[in-house]
Amino acid sequence: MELMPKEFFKKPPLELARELLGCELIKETSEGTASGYIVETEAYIGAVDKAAHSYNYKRTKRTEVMFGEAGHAYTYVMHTHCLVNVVAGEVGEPEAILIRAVEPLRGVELMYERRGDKKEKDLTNGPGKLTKALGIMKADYGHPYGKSPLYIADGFTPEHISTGPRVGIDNSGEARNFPWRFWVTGNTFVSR
DNA sequence: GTGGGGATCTACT
DNA sequence: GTAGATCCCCACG
Repeated sequence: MELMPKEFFKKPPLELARELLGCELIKETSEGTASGYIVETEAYIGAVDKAAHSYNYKRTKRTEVMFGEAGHAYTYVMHTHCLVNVVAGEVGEPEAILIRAVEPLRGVELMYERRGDKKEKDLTNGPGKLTKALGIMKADYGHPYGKSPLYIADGFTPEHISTGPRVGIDNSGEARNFPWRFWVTGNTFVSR
């Protein structure tokens, strides 16, 4: 296993969203280590994207980390769940990649403990599910990947990648049709 | 201090 | 397919 260098994240979001597919996402906690291969992502580009929290360069305490350096974690609490993103692009451009699904790799027992006795494919096939399975939480906000309990490492190279419109952003006008969702073609753990 | 909205999940019909 | 759970953050007064 090899950690992705800082430079890896510093590229346009649509490019990074593709290249994150197949990478390993790792979280260490006091309970142990859990990880999975990233198999589904979505890009959010604040400058032009009505569906992004940072639309029109909206700057709040919450979106602040997206204006900073690529490769940091943007976590966000939604209802009773936590979602995890990777900050992309240049400093000053509020862009991030949402991780929507992973394929369980290490610490599968720990994931069952956290998620309950479910079928394996239900452990991590959604953005709120994978954060619970891996133990990612709001406290991970703003941490750089690779220097904290959060890591992104190389994994496998997907044979085929599919693209399509994003999920769960019905109320965002034109932006809802942007084909900014990427997934590993045929992978069982893709959310839908 | 309060009200409403949101990048979801689960269970039930 | 649809409703309800249930929580943080922002906007407004």
